[in-house]
Amino acid sequence: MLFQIHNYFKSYIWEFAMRSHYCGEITETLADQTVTFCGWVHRRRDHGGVIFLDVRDREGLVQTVFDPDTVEAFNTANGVRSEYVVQITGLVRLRPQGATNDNMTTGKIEILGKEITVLNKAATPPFPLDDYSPVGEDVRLKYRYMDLRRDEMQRNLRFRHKVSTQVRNYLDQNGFLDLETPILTRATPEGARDYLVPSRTHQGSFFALPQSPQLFKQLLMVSGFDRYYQIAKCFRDEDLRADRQPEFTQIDIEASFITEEQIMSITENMIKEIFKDQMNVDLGEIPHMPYAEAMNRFGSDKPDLRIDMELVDIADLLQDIEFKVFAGPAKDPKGRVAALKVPGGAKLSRKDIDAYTKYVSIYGAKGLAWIKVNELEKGVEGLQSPIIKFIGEENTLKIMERLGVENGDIVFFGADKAKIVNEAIGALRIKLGIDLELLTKEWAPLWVVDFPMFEELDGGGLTAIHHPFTAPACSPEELKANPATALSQAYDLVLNGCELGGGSLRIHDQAMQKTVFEILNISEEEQQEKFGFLLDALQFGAPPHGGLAFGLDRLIMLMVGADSIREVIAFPKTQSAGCVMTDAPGLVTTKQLREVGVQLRVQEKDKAE
RNA sequence: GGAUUGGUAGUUCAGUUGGUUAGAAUGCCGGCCUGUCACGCCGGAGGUCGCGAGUUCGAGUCUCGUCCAGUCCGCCA
Repeated sequence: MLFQIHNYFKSYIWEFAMRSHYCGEITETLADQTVTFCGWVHRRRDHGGVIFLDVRDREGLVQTVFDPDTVEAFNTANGVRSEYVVQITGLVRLRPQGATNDNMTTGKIEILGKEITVLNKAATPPFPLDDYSPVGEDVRLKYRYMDLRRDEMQRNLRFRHKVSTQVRNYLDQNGFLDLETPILTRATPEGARDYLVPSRTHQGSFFALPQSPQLFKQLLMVSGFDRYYQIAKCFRDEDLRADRQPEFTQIDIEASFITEEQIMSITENMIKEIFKDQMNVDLGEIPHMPYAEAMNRFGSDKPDLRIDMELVDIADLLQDIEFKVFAGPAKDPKGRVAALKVPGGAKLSRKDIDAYTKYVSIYGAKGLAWIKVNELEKGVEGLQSPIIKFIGEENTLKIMERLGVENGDIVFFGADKAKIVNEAIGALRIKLGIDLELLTKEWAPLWVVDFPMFEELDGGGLTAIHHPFTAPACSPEELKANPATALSQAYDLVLNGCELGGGSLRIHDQAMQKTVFEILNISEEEQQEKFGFLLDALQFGAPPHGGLAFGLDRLIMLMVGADSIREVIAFPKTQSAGCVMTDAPGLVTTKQLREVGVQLRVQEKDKAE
């Protein structure tokens, strides 16, 4: 009866099933019953006169015993090896006293094997599937289907399923419709490089895979669906990181007739319910922090609030000193001089400090000045530093007072362009927080709000911080008058220093949209060419609307404590955006290329060299 | 595009100053074993030291190039 099939995982047995139970659900409540189960041979222990097989399926592990009395089954069990696929029928019985295994949910019982059928043999696994052996990631990825059999991966992907199911239920209950949008589309105005697909029927033209469903979800608002969501694949052809894959999954959300506070409240509640139900974690009220404050206090637009340290401005104390390394940035309107007090950091060795100096140089910092606080009560005498003589004793003591240092602290200094100081000292703050175990809590979520509309390009022009459809928090006239300082109605949800999601209210008004394009210096031709359809749509009664998107992979990664999203994606790509299992991307035939009107340059290059 | 770490048995790793036949653990194969549960004991097989040049009497080891994988910077609203 098909309508009952959703119950199959709760031991619902239907007539033609190959098993009566999953391995992992056979417990003492089934004692003295005959069961049939299927699975993989996890381990075989042969004691000559008795053979133990641990059989594994999705739900867990169960021990089966084969006795020489049951000759046929015993002989078959004698021949099976790791990862053979077997079907076993046997009697559930309580284990003898002293032979129970508390580490197994099925550890109080065992199966006395009566019949065993080898459903499939297996070659020797390329790597052990237990929890004890570390295996290189490239080997795991090459045999990913084996890797996914491992308990850890089974748990990660099941957890992912639980979360995405709760997302669907939550959004459904709140009136959001699951609507699909195209994968074959055209290049969207986001900043990333597009994945391209040549068109056979329009030779010379290309589809682009969506970097996100951004424009389509806005159009669905124009269409009056009011509330939309989608768990959507997104594609960006940029270099990878531990938390970045070329294809990734977003929980994409958009709603009409809604305020910034409302959309944040609805989605915040969703995240909180997920943490509560899946992990029994109460995230509490999620604080809001303006972008400017985040940059000032933490040097980052996605601060990790598990760490209590903050950047403290000291430029005002150092403007008039001789020492140009500090005085220069202190007087530069685009410069910044910041100090970071590290509790207990005085124990750092010269070698440690050198390593941190090298670390901040990655971010463009030219050096890393420091002061160790040994005995504060002795004044400057109690401080240890190569730079006190340059900034002066009086200034040093003022800085120490401002920072509220205590004995045993170390203070690091950054002085440069504000961008470099923020990135370098911001990154140092996190590294020190982790290295010195200064995390004060396990979960630290926050909303970062009041983002600027634009940021300055190196060349001098302006570019959108989110995307060009983000609504500003002011009128078109005000925006035009002060574009560099205008704020947007955009918001990011940050968890433990990781950007989980972000969104904005969108522009639904033509005059405003025109102003933004003008400021961004996007010509009318370019507007029409790239997203004329959206501008058209805005003419036909676009409702006020806005939304946001969460990175599902990152959310799961944080929740399961993985350090890469590859651990929560069934078939991820390697750092060079390839797949070592399928060998994708692969070559195609000349015929296929001709059909889509594409001629390769690489072959010519190969010949020339 | 750049910085950096790694690539040696199926797997995880060791390999000294460049020097005899490249080792260990585990897995695999064979044998023994009736209460193990990462079973145990005995024996055996298993290597393109990523690939290609070079230096050298001699290279796993040194040099250069290259490929692959990881982390990061740039990049990714």
